[in-house]
Amino acid sequence: MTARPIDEQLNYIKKGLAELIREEELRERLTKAEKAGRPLRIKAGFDPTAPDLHLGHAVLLRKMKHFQDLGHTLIFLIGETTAMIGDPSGRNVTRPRMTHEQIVANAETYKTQVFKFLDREKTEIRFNSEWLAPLSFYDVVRLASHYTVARILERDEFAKRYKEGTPISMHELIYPLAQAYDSVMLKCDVELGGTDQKFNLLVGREIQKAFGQPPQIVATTPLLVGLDGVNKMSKSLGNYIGITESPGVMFGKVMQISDELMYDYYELLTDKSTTEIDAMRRKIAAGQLHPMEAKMELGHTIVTDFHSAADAKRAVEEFARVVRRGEVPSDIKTAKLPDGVRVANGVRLDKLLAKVGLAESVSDATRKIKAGAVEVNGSKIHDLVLAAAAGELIIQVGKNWRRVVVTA
RNA sequence: GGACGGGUGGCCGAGCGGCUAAUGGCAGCAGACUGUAAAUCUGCCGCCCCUUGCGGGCUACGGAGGUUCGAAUCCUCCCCCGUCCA
Repeated sequence: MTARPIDEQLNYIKKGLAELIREEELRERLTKAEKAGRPLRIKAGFDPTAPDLHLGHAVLLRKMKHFQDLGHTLIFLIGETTAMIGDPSGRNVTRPRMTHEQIVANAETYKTQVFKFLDREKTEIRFNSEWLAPLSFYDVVRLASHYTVARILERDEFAKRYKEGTPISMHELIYPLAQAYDSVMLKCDVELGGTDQKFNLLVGREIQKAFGQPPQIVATTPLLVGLDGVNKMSKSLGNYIGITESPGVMFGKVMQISDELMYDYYELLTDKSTTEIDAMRRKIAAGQLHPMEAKMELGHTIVTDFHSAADAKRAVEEFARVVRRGEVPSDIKTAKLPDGVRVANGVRLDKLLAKVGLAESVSDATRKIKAGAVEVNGSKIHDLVLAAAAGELIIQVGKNWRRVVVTA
């Protein structure tokens, strides 16, 4: 364990956290841990139903890494059983049950993504089915007896839904208890999560006390706002940057965020200090730095983190080529001319777009063509039939490009 | 168990016998403007067919039947959700 002074450790942990409950307890526990030479146990739970991580998760992962840097033990908890209980927010259809095999497979996917950040050796990977699955009904009832309805209903989500008359199923009420029980079984010193997890994390404290354990320290990370600049980043909202996305896509998406949002990203996703970020903000306000330049640097940093410096450099160059100079992208996808699009005097462009993935359907393709959104070999096309000799067609629809090879 | 209210397109939410593929908002897509930013403005926004015309067909308003020339709109039964009472 690094012998950094407690205050320094605390500051390192606090940086970029939304909330720390309670700081004094953490100080105390860090001190004790150091004396005993025992690393703290830090838990963060992940839902195995959606194995694609995005930058929103990265905020949490970075914080996990900070704890790891200080020599503590991370527990990467796969919420297998809790995922099966599900959190059917809204009135969505019950999600299909996942098999254990699927979940294990998703966990594998996680590992390849997560250990780009974290030290595999210092990370425990656990499934909560390990202790939740064998619980008897009696055990569950006993667990439930440790918490009251009034306290459960304190949770904003529940309170709101209850007031509005939106359905709340019994099992949703139990969900926080299950998560809390994980902390008991893992003897967690700290649990990390997004601010939306605050309630669940706090329940963990109460339940640990009920089981005679010292309550875990709760550390929450801010939610990263997604590309739309309004909602938290999430896959289902489609406003995300996936950590496995290609350098080009990743860079492009970073360039799309609003200038205002860029500062949040700097704060939560890079090692730039708050003072440096403030300085940058002032320079931009004073007109000494173009916001686009600052955003390109951000994109460069992020792509470097998830890919490599070389990839980042290429992404920046590609951006300059395609965007600034309006040239054809270099990584454009190539397709053969699909069947069924030839007509007597050429090619049915609407069908071609649909088959080649530039439009969702033939109807959609027709609309796009009529709307003037389609360019072939540099000129706008408004007709459904394209006179095409043998050769290449470079087709552009919005930001999507395709090269189609026409054989005679 | 009883009384009442409700289930509409990805979401929210109008419509309450034909003019409704279904007002409006959000999201989405494309165009203009730009820094491929945001904001703003414009158009599009179920699927398929005919090389396209203000063309044709199919599917859609919880489910199944029924009444009608014609239903998201009326009737019956069923399913689901909420509120109040017990």
